[in-house]
Amino acid sequence: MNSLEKMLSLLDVFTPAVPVWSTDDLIRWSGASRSTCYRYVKVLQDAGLLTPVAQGAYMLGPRIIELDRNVRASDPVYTGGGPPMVKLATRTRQSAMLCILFSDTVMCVRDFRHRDAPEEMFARGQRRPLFVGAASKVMLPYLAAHQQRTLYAKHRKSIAAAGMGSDWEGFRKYLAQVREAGHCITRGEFSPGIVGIAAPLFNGAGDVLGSMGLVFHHAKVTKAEFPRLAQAVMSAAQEATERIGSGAHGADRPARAVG
Amino acid sequence: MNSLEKMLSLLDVFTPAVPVWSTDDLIRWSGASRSTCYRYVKVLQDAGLLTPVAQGAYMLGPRIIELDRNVRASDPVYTGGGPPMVKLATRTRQSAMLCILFSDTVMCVRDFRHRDAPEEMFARGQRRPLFVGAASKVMLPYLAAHQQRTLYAKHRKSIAAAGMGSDWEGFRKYLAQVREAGHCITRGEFSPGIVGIAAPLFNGAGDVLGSMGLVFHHAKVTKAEFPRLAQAVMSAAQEATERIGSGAHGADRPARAVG
DNA sequence: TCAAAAAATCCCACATTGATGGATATCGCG
DNA sequence: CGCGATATCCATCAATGTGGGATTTTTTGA
Repeated sequence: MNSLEKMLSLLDVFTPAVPVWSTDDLIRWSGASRSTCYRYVKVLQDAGLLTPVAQGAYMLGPRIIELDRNVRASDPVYTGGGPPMVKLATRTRQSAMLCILFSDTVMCVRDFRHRDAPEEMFARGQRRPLFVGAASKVMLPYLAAHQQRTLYAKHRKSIAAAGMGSDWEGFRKYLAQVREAGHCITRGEFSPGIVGIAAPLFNGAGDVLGSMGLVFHHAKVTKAEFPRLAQAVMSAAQEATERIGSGAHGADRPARAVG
Repeated sequence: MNSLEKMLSLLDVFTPAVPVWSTDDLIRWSGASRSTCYRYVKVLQDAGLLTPVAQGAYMLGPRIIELDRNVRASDPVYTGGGPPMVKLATRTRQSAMLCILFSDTVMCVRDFRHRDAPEEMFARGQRRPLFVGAASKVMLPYLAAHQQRTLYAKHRKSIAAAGMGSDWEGFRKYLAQVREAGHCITRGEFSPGIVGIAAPLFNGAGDVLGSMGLVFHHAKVTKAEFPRLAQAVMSAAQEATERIGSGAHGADRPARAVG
């Protein structure tokens, strides 16, 4: 761990459970000397990543809020997908979300909670594993060939455990089925009774950028309605794709180094 | 500028205007050698603050979204003030926002845009100067005495330019008036024609944590309605203060090192 | 407003590592 | 799949990060 990494690791201690840290606690936690830890804190504070609060303590700082604003403004999934997602949620009376891939996780970047949204539904800033849930699975078939290969090589166990293929051919077959359907439906993968229906979003060149999905408790929707909901999701996702393709929605670069 | 600062300064180049930077551009911008710049980028990527995207470029990364989520979850102004703010906006049919102080700026942490919200209205993540606008001014009278003194000493020119007192006594008198009113009304301070009405939010110990306000174009509301709106703002702010005081809304530490 | 306590900065020699310019390995894309 | 682009590796040494007190500044509460 070099000094750059040590400094940044200080950010990791600020969680919703323990959002305030005194200087002494930070020094203790960091394992560095007092002077060195003060130095790290000072740089983070000057950069706005930490902010001083009463009683000599620190919390995460305003620069994070600003950077997140920049992320939102630049993310075509967020800006291009937002209005169609809200429309979808309103029309179907279910909760909806937009997700993207980062490395080996899927992250929710925008959510719209309808009345009675499942408690377990994930929200902006939360990550989930890559091989669980419709929002993630529906993106995988559209990744570049080399990305799929890398994914498979790194995660064959998780893929098999998720029932997505016990070998490369099985995985490809699974992906082809999802691709053929144009959407993905999962039940009980994050929590018992929770259903996800998701469809992919693309940029103008046809690269997958993210996914849009609905989440609901299976007691709220009969299975006979799934096809209709899937159609609505695909339709809204197509609308989002068109908005993204118009070029007015930030930087439409697909993820690299996936897996 | 030490290496820690240089590394973090790379984050500053990622703006909504230029959200994607190639490695070569970053190297050029940083002024460091190729190896050094790659080293910085690698640490930032490993920490999740940058993410690789297609064509060898980088964008701001997922950790920012997560950290912002942590900020939201811990901020009593955001969580405690949110529902009363939405209620206020709905009831008055105007746009509303929540703000807090950071160092020498005021930042919006939550906003609710009603139909016909002014274009200029600021939003989560945006900063404004400390001595302009109701959202900021209404917090100043409640700062600790030493903070007011420091503020005055550092910013006497801005304070005078803002018409908030040409000397210390004048400034204190101005603050006392705002304090006595329990709210603040400003017109045209950010933009011509834009009115702000704001009231402060406090923690259980009576320290100021932030402010809640309405924003509208003066053509939309007659001056005769200002007192009624001010009353509604104060009432909603009081409700937020009570919610914050219940202790269920994050870390209610007031800002330190203000100014 | 004041004074004591707490927090933050300063100091500077030297131990440690950050920086660097090619060589080499790995990854991405068509 | 193969080649060009990107990222990592290497090892010396110049540069700076480190640390334990002393000192200064800020905060807190009466």
